[in-house]
Amino acid sequence: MSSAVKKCPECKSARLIRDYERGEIICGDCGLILAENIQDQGPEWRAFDAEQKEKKARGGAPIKYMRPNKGLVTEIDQYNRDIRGGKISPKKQAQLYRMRKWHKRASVSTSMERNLIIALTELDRVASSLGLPENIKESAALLYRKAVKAELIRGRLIESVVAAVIYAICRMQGIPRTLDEISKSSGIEKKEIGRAYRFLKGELGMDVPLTDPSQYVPKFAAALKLNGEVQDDAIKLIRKALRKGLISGRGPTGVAAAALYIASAMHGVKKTQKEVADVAGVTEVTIRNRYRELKKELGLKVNL
DNA sequence: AAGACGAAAGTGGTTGA
DNA sequence: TCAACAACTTTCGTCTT
Repeated sequence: MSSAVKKCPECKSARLIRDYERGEIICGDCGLILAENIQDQGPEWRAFDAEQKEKKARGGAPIKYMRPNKGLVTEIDQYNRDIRGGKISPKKQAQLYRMRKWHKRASVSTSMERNLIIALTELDRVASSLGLPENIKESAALLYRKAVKAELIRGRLIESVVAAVIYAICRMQGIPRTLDEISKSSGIEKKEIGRAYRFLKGELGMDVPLTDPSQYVPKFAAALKLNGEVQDDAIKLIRKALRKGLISGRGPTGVAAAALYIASAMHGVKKTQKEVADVAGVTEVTIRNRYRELKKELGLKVNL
């Protein structure tokens, strides 16, 4: 179990920060994420960074071809024959009849239940592959049920709605995952997820706060192997910029990336724009733009 | 030779008439 | 439904270390 971690394997520090809100255990000195799903009963392996996680994650590639019902409906055929086509005894025939009857009854009675079975299975798969804690799954499941009751699924792929629900819940709980990440785990296109998400938000009158860039800082910092001090400074930079009101309309990942870039330079552990850009999923150009804005607005005396 | 910089053109999505 | 728009990307030439 992941909660058995006592020391950071990188810097041997015992100063571990348990962040239950994000479901992560972070090394207080070097910022490494030691465990990402401390409330999750699922995977028993530990992932030290995103790549390892990717390699170790079970479940394989997203099931691209999974469609409602495929593989989930079985029926007992109506011919009273055995497997070779031979006749079978009346006694067996009676048994088969009863089996057919109960099989029908036991399998899904309403379309809503059928929908839920598929959706919750998918939800569990995607949430696990994203390393999300149990409470997130629960909230997401609840939200999905709401959506089903409000008849918002019709005309949409169940998987798209599931992905959208996860995206929304993560944002509301302050553990943002990017659309890219969710897209990769679910096998649904980014714009599909976005569309379903916007629809749900409108129809259910959901109140989703905008993503605070600093929520991405620990994640990116861990991937870049930057320590806690750098993270703190990056977050301070973001707070300042936030107060100046010059974050609005900017992509949160780009802002977080630029702040980390500056903070790493201030601490003499400079990362290249490309390195930061890659883990944040933005381009160097975006980093440069945000960096220039931050530098100008905050009057920073950083060179290089 | 690698990294940083910025201009210019292109993309996908939002908004408002 | 269309056009304007903002944010971001791609590409590329130039400068710096």
